[in-house]
Amino acid sequence: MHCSCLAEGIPAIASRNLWISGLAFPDWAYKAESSPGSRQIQLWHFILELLQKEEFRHVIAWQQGEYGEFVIKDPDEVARLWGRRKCKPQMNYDKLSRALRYYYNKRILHKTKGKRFTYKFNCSKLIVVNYPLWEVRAPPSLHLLLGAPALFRPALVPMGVQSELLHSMLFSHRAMAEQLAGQRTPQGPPEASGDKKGSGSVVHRECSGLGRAQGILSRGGEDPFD
DNA sequence: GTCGGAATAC
DNA sequence: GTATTCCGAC
Repeated sequence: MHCSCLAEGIPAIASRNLWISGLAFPDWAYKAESSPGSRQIQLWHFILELLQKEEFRHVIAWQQGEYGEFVIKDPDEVARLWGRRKCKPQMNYDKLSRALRYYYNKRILHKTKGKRFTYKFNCSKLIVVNYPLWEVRAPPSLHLLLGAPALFRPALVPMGVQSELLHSMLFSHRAMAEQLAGQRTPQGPPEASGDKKGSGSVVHRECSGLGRAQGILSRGGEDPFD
């Protein structure tokens, strides 16, 4: 049986395809059958989730001026929230940080040395993790994608899934693009997508060369975005 | 505070 | 595989 902790903390986020502060976090990211390598929410998903919600800004927030970098302002609270989500009441920052350190080798995260409780997401790795099907068919650039998503319609991906994958991918980029854009809170659902081109250009500036990055990552080489 | 090994759980 | 738990080392 599932435990009931889920309802607390981050209500309903795993039950629907919600847009919070204009950023998507689709169902598939939480589902065993579609979330790669995991049966439930992964820590880095959870971190991103907190980062995109204003109500947790006093607990964890993007580091202004540093792309993809975030600061855990209240380690105990983040650990408590994570423990609640995973039904692990004994969770603490020491344990949580151990889990974060396992991301170093996976190149999902790395530590910002010299800054307490500060970590940095690896931009290109998130793309691969969030959008695994593109490993076989990488787009020329996110910029193009944002301008004309309909162009990318791999035959192997059903239409509905495709749109969700797109949203998911946009999520991780937009989350960080928001940071770049001065931590403004975007509004409106993605369908209204009036800001796609705007944030797309921001993303493109920081996160271009997607295909190249994926090629490098799939070979297990060095990451150009580190 | 941070790191990473080791054992363990799911 | 992805944590969780524990812990010694720095």
